[in-house]
Amino acid sequence: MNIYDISEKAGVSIATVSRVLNGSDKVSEKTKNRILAVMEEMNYTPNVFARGLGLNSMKVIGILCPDASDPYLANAVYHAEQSLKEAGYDTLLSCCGYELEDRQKALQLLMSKRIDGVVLIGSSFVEEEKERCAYILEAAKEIPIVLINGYMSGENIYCSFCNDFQAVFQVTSALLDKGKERILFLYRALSYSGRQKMEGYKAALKVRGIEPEEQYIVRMNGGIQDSKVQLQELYEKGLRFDAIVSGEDTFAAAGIKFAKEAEIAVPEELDIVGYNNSILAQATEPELTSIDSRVRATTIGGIEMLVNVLKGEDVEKKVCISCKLVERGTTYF
Amino acid sequence: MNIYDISEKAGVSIATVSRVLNGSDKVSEKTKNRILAVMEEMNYTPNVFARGLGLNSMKVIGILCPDASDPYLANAVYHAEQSLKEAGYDTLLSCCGYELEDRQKALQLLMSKRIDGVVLIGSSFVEEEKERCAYILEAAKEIPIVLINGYMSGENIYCSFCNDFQAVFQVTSALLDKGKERILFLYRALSYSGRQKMEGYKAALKVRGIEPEEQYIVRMNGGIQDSKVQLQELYEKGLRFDAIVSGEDTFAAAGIKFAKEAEIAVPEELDIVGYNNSILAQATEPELTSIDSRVRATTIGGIEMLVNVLKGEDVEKKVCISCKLVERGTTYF
DNA sequence: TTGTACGCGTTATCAA
DNA sequence: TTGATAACGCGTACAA
Repeated sequence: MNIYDISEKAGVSIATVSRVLNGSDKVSEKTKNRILAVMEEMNYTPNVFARGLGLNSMKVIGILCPDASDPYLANAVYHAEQSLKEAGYDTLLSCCGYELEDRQKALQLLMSKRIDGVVLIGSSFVEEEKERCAYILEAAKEIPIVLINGYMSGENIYCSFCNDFQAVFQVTSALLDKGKERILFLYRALSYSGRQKMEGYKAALKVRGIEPEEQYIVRMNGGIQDSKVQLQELYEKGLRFDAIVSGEDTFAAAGIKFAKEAEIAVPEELDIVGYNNSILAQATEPELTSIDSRVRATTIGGIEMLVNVLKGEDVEKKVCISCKLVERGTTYF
Repeated sequence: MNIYDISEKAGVSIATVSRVLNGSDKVSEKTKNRILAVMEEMNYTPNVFARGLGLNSMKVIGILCPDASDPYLANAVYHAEQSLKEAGYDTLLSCCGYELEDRQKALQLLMSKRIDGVVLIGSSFVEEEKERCAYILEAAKEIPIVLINGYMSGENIYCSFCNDFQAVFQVTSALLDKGKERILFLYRALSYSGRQKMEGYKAALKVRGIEPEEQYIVRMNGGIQDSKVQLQELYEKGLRFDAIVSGEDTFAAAGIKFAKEAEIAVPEELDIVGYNNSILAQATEPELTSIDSRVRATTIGGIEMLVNVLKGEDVEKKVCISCKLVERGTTYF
């Protein structure tokens, strides 16, 4: 079934069929209806490849995501797909892992599919060393790129992120103001978001004339169990702390478990703040106070920019969303 | 940059370039290298649309998933994408929600993209009423369809699932054998998987001459908080139980919270078993015993079938994986 | 081993 | 308002 078959059955030329297909108004109501009827009857669907070839676009956006099974990233992927669909774009998903080389390859592969734009999900794409981001700038020469939860300046690059600096600054400040003196900061990686959070933590201390100490800034890895062990080891080595600000709910959940085993009362002796307000925050005991990083708003904002760019509209190059502290049982402000 | 430009620069015909592109061995090493060099230099990538048009395939598989932000489904999406990529297929993702009409539309839209196959993620696609699955059978007339975590017989339909019946049967049996008499079964929906689990529960009772009572089989909805309230209401109405077998970790986590507030000791007075062995199972206190439904294995098995079908190989139409009970702190067998 | 020429199914331009 | 026809870029049968 192709446009020729339809045109023949309807007794018109393919040009007219094409016009009906693309909603041109230069077709008489009568022929239009006839053609529509034939299409219906023949169960005809235009060939997207041929259309793609002619228009050099299939209205597809590539989503690059290190790990679509990570709850935070999965959320972003979900909302991105929904927003794109609403705007008439299909979503080509590629999970690329956290290794630079794999990402580069994945992006290149995606580009070779002649997609209309790229969504980079997660702040891990924005590394400290500029050279390690060069491939993104390169790709942006071809098609617009939007970063979800990261910032990076560059031609044809659009960024949507939440104000992690401010969120951590505020919560750390609040802890200091209520008298906490040894606040542990836990993070996984120095992604864009990770750096912002850390800077927020340090700034809150500095503003109060306190010099941040390295021993209170701890890089974590692994899940809840591993992190709990890591905290226990620090504790056994003599490190003492009266609050935990964590860049991820995972570590905060580990903090709760650590505290229970060490018989430290939460939140009386130890305040704990997580990040992302994930499902974990509701599962722990006590339930976890967490900073909601507002993935949905961030993602939708990013996609909106991208779609508008593709429409040829002028758009702001950044969207910055404010986080929201969700207080539960692990803090008492 | 197209194949003509390359052929011209290399001083050969497009046919030869095409041969190099497609790895034909009927090209002399010398010209092959020359062409490869030109391609490299010109940064040439073959046009996938043109190729798709000619071959009537772009090597793309559509993934239909009700909700890519659900942790269980996100995991399946992730592994599906990885396996497909490995087999040389791209992944078109469509999140379709849980409404029949939306799913039908989404599948139809996906089909219109001339994809090579479809992956249906999640057992909710397999409903009890056959007519509500007719659109899937219809689509399978065009291209192969694989179901992840669901079973449904039909031409050109392949299924990969885990043995939920057996898993629930076994764990329920174990609870009965250690003397539990009022086991609550919690479920969200009567998807294929949901039905299998429920049947497993009932069968374990029946085998022991116990007639399952409706009041112990409870349909839940919502997250941890809502579910906790739901359990509290049942309790206040006088329902008593000494074990909970849950079709989802969410409800099991709610069970733990309920028990704590009602001052029921877990696992001494109340055993709780969750399902999926999700991150929740590690976050609760005590940690949750949970049935691992082995998403990864299930998904990989399903994709493998699909890929083999597309290769034209004969394949088994089902893959059945055994679940694994992961014992933690909410049970004591 | 290499080249020629056609088909794939659209969209778009121009002429009628 | 309609039709004829040229792109679009590739794969491939067939010829050389």
